[in-house]
Amino acid sequence: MSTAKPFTRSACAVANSLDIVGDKWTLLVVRDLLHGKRTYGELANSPERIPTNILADRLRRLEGAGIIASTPYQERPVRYAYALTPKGRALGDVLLAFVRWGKQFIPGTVALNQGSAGAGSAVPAGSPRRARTRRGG
Amino acid sequence: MSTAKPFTRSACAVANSLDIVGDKWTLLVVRDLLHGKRTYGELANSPERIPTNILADRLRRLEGAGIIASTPYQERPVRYAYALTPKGRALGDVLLAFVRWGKQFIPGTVALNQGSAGAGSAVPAGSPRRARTRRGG
DNA sequence: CTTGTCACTTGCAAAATGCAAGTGACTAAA
DNA sequence: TTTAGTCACTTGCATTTTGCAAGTGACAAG
Repeated sequence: MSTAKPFTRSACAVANSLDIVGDKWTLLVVRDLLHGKRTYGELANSPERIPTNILADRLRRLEGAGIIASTPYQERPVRYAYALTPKGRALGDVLLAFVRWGKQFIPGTVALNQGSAGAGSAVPAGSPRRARTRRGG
Repeated sequence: MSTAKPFTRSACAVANSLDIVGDKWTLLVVRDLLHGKRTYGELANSPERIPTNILADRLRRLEGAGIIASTPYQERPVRYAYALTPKGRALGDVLLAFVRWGKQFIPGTVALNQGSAGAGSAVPAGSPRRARTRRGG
């Protein structure tokens, strides 16, 4: 006879999905990740100009929700690259539905497809590459 | 050479869609409308218990965005029934994508389908029916 | 006249947003 | 060594949005 509610608002799949991605920014970072962006800087430079504190917050929440995973792409200083998990990639269907709806009912809107970083570089343009230049080592 | 931006954040269909329905409540009222709810009271009684001030605000915005339309279902006092426009009904695809995603990745969630009002009544249960009982003529 | 219903509105405290500037760890150039 | 620059965040703080609770207006019914 459990009396504890397992859900915040209801058991509705829509309501619970919105508790995770229901705001103006979260799905935009998922969109960018889906389009190949990987670093904090790339995500911050999207045309919508997400405030950096919000971006940091969303990345934390998305990781907590198992939608993205971060792995270090360099050490000293350690920097993380963000990538979608299967759960995150599955949000592609939701994004697609939004794209279709938006294109059909909001005049002038378009689908911003394709990659993000200029070239196919694995790291921010011409940035600290760290060959084996170390100090204390 | 127009310099005025036509969009708040970008021309992205997703971003612009989120500017309209990107929050925790809006799509839930669309869901309810899609499921047959029509009056303020019915919408307010959904399991998520949307605060009434938020509900009033969302109905205003949705109407302003052309997603719903309100028509009086009774006079004295005038009361409005809300219904989805084609633009609003098209959001069904987005809702469906959310249902699928939620059911697949958020354990325990379900799709709350079907109607809302107890019976198929056109007006709130046993409420002021106004036959031709008028005062001022 | 009192009670009840429905659809909102109002007040206000708490939480979320957004902007700008600051910080930490380094690399690279002067 | 000092100075400048990059990347990834964090911090402060003012503004906006939420959310809860209670109040209001227009009635019908007893």
